[in-house]
Amino acid sequence: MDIAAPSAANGRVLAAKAATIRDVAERAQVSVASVSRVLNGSDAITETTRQRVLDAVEHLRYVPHVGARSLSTSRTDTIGVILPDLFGEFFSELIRGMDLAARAHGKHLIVSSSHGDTEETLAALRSMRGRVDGMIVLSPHVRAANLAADVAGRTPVVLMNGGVDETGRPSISIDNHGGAVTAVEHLIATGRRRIAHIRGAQGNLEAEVRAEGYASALVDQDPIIVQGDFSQASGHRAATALLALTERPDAVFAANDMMAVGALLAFQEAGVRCPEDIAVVGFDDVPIAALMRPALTTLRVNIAEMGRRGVERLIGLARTGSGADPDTACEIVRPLLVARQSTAAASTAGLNPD
Amino acid sequence: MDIAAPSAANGRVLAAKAATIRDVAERAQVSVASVSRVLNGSDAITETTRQRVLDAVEHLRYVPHVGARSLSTSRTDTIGVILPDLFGEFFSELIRGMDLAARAHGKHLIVSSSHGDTEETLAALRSMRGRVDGMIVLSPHVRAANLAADVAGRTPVVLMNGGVDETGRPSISIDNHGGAVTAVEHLIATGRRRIAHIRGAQGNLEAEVRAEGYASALVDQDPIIVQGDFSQASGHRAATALLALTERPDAVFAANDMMAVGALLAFQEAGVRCPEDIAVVGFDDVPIAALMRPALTTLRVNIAEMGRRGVERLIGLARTGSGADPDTACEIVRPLLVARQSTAAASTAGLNPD
DNA sequence: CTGTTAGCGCTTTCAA
DNA sequence: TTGAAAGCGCTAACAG
Repeated sequence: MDIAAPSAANGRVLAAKAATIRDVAERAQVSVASVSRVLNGSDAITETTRQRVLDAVEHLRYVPHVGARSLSTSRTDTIGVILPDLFGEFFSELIRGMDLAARAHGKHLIVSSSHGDTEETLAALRSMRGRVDGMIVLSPHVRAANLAADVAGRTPVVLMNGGVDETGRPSISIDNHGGAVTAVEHLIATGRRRIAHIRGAQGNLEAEVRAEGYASALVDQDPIIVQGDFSQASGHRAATALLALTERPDAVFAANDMMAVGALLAFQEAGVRCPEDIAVVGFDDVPIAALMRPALTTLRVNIAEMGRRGVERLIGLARTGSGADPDTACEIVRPLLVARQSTAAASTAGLNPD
Repeated sequence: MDIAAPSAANGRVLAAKAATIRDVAERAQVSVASVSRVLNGSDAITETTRQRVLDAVEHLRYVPHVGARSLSTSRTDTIGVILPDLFGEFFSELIRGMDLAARAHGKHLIVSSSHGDTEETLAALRSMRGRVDGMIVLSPHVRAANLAADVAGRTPVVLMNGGVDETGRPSISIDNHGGAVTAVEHLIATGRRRIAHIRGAQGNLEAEVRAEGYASALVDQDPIIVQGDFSQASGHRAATALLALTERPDAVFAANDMMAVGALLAFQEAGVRCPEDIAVVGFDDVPIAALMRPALTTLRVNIAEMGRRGVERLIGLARTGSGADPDTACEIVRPLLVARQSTAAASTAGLNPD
């Protein structure tokens, strides 16, 4: 069988329009089905055919049309990630982990960041519907997280909202309560007796849970809580307020590292020594934590790992058709205490013997 | 005209399969063409029709199939972003800026991060081909950047490789040379006379250009260059090496902030005072820079703005069919000197009078 | 092992 | 203003 009709398209590799699977089939003298098979590594194909196809692909610089493929397979091989307005290290680590996992499964990541409020988050979610096989939604706002799962419709969703999940939806979250308890227990173990807490933003789920954890771990003392908003500046203000108390605390647990840093600087400026006069613990273990002087004791969360898990989880959901095993609905990541100078024991040297 | 055949599909909103444009048309008693028109805000449509369609969409929770749309329009409304292994703040700021711009144009962002070498970068690029209308490629490797543009084929590409573009390809880059010159001039202006440079990773374009800038700005002195790799640890090592010199420098320009931080810590440990004995300048203005004691003088780049410009640029290219205006092929972003304590003048107090 | 062919869901002329 | 119908490029079921 000769070439039926060596269409004019042949040889016009440099033409304006992209080659299609049909062009490849024609050039390789095989059917489009065979081309498809080779490209999808399916079944058994003669080595000869395979080579012919690959050569043609090469020559024509053929790139499959993803839309068309998605149309026939009803998959997009894409995962959507919806993020709130995240700061530096957290953001990049998270994406790094997610990207790693996604790539390992041949998936792509489509991200939408900087969503402040619930409305924005939902809008982003809506605009992603249909482009992705599943989504990972990070939202510190209680309401948003659950609404998100609704808006998503049939698209599987994994929540990473930092709170324990009451609705039984698939989610991954940090053990904020446990972390806070660990922080307070560490302070108590190192001899502190009057521990204050600088809490995170009002209405933020993680802030809430950390504050609860703090309060629940106290012994022989009432909670001393100052409002912050996770910013360094708010930590500075809060610390200043604490120094003004008639009975000064001898330790501070800040709901995140940036506020702890702010507090540290405030203490330095006020001539209050850390850790001698007052100990400080943060949360997150951002890079600055180790660089501060005194180096900051904090709770480390493996963010990249969390991102990786999120993706694995989602892919699992998508495969099993969204029917999550209720037992493992909410996966918890435990933070690790990293003890540094800022909580060195008040020691036996008679400091703050209280 | 009555309902021709109220197909069984009607009312089965909760069925397993997603609604198609046909379902909507049927329910709204109009043609699919009209539905399409309403959804794309095109032409003129009777208000009645429009409402009927919107109602149907609502009822059926209809979400257009992106793949199908892409198949007929041959657009994806998606921009690909290929990133090297970026650290914290830079990464998130960049994505923030890009996302903002993309959203403003109704585009989505698909990212692929953590690509160390050229091969990985190209692989990522290849896997994105066909899924995107254009790509933004960040790569510090000279070779990769240009290869990328080739591999991309007809897909428009904007390069952000940190080097001046010799090939006339559309690109956006930081004025690394100018920044380095600014740094050195600032040191000279504040009375330093023996300025050393801790350079960035071998083979990294930005490292190269900053080192050149440094050398070119020196007056009455030969270059003193120590190799680093952009990591804090390498900065520490380099600084230690500098202290071992018989003729110690009285200032150090590090190719990035992390190395400057490492150097600062090394000096502290060695009992060398900054800025009294030695001044330090970094590059990037990462958040830590302002938090160090002494706070680090550095060159600030508006990363988010750079990301935004990249996207705007790409969208422009895609519209005009990739024919870039050669005059504006390479857009330069100038860094801004932020003077802090680490370069406070050696003053008239007789310190390091040389 | 390979080819034929029927859709996948949407946009877009072309007519009416 | 609206509808009918022809693809867009690919996959997968079915025949051979």
